[in-house]
Amino acid sequence: MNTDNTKSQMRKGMLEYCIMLLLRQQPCYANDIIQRLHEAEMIVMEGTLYPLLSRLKRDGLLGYEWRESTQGPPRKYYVLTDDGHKALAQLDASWEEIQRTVYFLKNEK
Amino acid sequence: MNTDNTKSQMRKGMLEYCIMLLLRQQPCYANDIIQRLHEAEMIVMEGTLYPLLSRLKRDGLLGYEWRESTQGPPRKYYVLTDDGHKALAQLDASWEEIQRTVYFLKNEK
DNA sequence: TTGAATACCTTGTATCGCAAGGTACTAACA
DNA sequence: TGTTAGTACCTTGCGATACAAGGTATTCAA
Repeated sequence: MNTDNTKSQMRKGMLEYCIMLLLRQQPCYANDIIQRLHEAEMIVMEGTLYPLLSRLKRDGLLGYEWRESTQGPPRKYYVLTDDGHKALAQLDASWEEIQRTVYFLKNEK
Repeated sequence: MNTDNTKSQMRKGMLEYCIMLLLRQQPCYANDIIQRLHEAEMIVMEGTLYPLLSRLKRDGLLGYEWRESTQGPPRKYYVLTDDGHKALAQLDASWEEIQRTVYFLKNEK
């Protein structure tokens, strides 16, 4: 029974959405994101996160700024761009739709 | 803005779950599944569905039986096995968890 | 100057959805 | 009997992406 596999599949597609939800609240750098998603019970690896952030940046949905750290090297804080906010609004709608779909499939006669 | 890509990514992981939800209601063959998921606004292609059904069958979550059709060749009706029901119960829990995660990320201060 | 901690990034592998194409069975009709 | 249309099942090749592992760079303290 490979439920774990399916479960991770279910979460996979949500990653991008969840990261953008996080960034809507406030700018974050990579370790922030990993930690705060972990608090929300969404596990994400470094090797997943960095390419994903780069992709969103390349697509114009994210920007970033360097900020000094009190200890250690400077950090890349990512922020949602205007296009990012628009895209996120559409993803909110997609999320609602998926919820409706599952609700429908669970309760249909 | 590649929202469509992300949107389809979000739906991807849900496919397996949605198909098992459908089969919990009643046995279906491939075209049934495609059509009924379409009614629930979840699009799935043949080339996606057949390998997925084979995988679930191989993992012991689904079984099937051949049924004659009034017109055309016989159909392979898939049904949930006992293990399938157990796995689906766990996926129900995963789904609840994902909903909580998104709710948390949307409303966190 | 060396080591530890932190932060960013890349490479290789496996999985999976999808488009396109292929095979097989049935029925209707010339 | 052949042929065509419709239905159903399945496979192949490709692209996208999560993840594990490994690599580079900066900072600070001993």
